[in-house]
Amino acid sequence: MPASTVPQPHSDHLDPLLFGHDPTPGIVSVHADHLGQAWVWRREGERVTLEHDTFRPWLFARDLRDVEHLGTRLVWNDDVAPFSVRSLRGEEGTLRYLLTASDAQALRREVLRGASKRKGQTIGSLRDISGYYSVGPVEGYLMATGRTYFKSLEMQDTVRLQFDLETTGLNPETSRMFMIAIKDNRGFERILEARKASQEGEMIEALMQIIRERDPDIVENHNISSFDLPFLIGRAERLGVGQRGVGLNFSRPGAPAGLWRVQDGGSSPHWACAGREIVDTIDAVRRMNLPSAGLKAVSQLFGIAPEGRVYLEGVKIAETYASQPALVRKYALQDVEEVEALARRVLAPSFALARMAPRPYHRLPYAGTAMGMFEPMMVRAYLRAGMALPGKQPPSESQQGGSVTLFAEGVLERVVKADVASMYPSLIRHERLAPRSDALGVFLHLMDHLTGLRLDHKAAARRGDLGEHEAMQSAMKLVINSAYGYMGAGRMSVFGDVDAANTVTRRGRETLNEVTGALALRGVTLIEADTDGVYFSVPDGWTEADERRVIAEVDALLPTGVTLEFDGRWRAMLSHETKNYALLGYGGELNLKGAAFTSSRGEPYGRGFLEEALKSLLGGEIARIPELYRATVERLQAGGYTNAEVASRAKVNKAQDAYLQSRSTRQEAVYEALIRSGRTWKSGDRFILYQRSGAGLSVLDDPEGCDYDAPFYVQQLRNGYASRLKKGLSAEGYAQVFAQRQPGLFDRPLSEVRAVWQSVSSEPR
DNA sequence: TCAATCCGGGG
DNA sequence: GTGTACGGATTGA
Repeated sequence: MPASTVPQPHSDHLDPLLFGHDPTPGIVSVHADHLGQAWVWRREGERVTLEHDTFRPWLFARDLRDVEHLGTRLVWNDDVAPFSVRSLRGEEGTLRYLLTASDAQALRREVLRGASKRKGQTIGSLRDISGYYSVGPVEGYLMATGRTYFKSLEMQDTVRLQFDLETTGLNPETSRMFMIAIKDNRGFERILEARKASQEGEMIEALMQIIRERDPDIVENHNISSFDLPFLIGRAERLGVGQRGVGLNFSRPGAPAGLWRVQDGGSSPHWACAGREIVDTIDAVRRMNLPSAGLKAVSQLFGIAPEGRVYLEGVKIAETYASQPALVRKYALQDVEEVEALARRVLAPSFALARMAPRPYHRLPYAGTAMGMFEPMMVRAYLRAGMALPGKQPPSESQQGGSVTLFAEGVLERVVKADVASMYPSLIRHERLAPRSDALGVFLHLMDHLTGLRLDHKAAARRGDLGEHEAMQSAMKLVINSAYGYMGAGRMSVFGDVDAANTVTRRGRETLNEVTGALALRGVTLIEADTDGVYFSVPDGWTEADERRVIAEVDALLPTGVTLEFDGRWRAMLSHETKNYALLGYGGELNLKGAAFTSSRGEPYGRGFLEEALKSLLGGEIARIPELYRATVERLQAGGYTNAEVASRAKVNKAQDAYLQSRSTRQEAVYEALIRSGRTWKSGDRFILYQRSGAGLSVLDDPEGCDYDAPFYVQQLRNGYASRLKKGLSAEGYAQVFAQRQPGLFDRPLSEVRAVWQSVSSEPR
């Protein structure tokens, strides 16, 4: 293990509001319970030690009426009594009492008992009443102590283990595991196999044994929370593997054993155990809004797919294993190798955030940045300062958003994009816009220090030593960018202030108006402005230097701390409607934005046509489009496409009986097609569907055949694809380009059809 | 137009 | 029960 080369700020210099006030280094996991016991695992080199700690569970309250019934059992300013209270600095109406207890569950029960009596109905959760703020035990411990994970540790200092299941299917009720690939970042690699079904239980035991021996701090995989763990647990239950009453024990010794589900409500499940952090690379990847969040796709995108990567289709893996086991072993091992590399890259920001936010690492990849990180840091500061949390927010007007204005539609050339760098954070910092309720000024303190530190890390990353610095700066960016959303979250957030958030957006709109106004005065044609950026077209003959000069001129007019930046240039743009456009780069690359151009289930034939047609339209070769269109129509009619090329994919998430139940109230085309095709299905099945001649929407049985409904697809080509070019042509030009017949003698020559644009008079929305 | 709901991804 | 609300696209009132 290479020694840490990243100069981290010395512990003494860590800002306490940002990193918590306790500099304890090396924490890799924390478990805590409602009785105020905490288990803290700390790593020093290759050694991990477990420390027991205690803390006093706490709860902010607006008043004491719900605990009045405790009488003398509630003691003032005492830290050992079963129930106690201390008052915090703050006015009436704020959460100015800190209730503490030796047993958090007992305290909660008593509060709920009092509240139920007061309200005359059973209150089952503190969430159902106002006037309280509480968190879970681990968060409570971290906030109270000022500790955070990973201080003075880098990701590679921790022991990270990856495991990946290979199974005969997706459902543990009907499928089984036949292979588990395991590796860690200390050089361990292992393939476990269960050729026979009878060996599956032993294979699970072997996995658990390896986890105990390799003793990782962190367990990683791609989609581990929705696939590998539920599947593993499902199989262990069926096979009777695992400890009685505990199930599979992922926890480290010396603390409660087990593996449990966290966060049941609605969203996808996540998992925790004591002493190790279970993290899912898919959570981090989803946050990046890539076209696909799949492991293989993302690995290729990031260039981390190993040399000679084996690709196997999911459904074929089990059958391939029967004939070529070595190939599947290689495949499975490459999976965990890829996950390890991916985790290093995409989980680094969460790892860095764990040093700041009073939350366990495993929560951060899927926690919202505002409620999940910003708020806990603010509450920690108030708890530390003995300050009351704000009470109910005053009613305020509804929240206003950024402005989106379409100035021009159609085809424009020489397109430039300029944007205001980090507009909302800049306005917040330079105009000191903060929640009124933040008496301690923590909000702006965090914004200032995060921004300052981020610039340091960015500079360090640019100097060449990437890795940690890049992770740090992008982690900080996440938190900085969540600040505005946090203020605007209204009643949801303790420090929410819709009026302050509205001031930010209003100043944003004013800034954008200043930018568009100043640009227009400099002779450019505005196309679209959206929140913090603007597309415009520059006059013929302008060079890139001219483009940058005009942006610099406008930038100079803006207030200090607010910067307009050059963000890109393109040969031409088809502006379709707000947030829907196509860009053609100077290198010929096409970039599509918005649902109008990137409809998720676009059929291959139509997608191909649209891309070619757009390239011709934007590249000044309109005369090629009629040819392309007619050729596509003729090919459709002549059966020149296969069924597969006109088909689209569909996934069903309702089980068959579930659909049959809801069918009378709501029919859904895909399920109706399955019923018509005489198919049975279960939840999660995927089908490829197409319009079959004379049969309507049908399941694709014969991909190479061509019994598709040609008139339907010709119609769709016209209405669903060709129509996307409408704004770029005159009505006459459009009719001519997409004529159903060959041009006649008296038609105007196609070479005279020009791309057009027109300005749009629309009110800013 | 807006808010409920669906969905990803895994073999 | 080791927190609450993941976020973008789609759908339907």
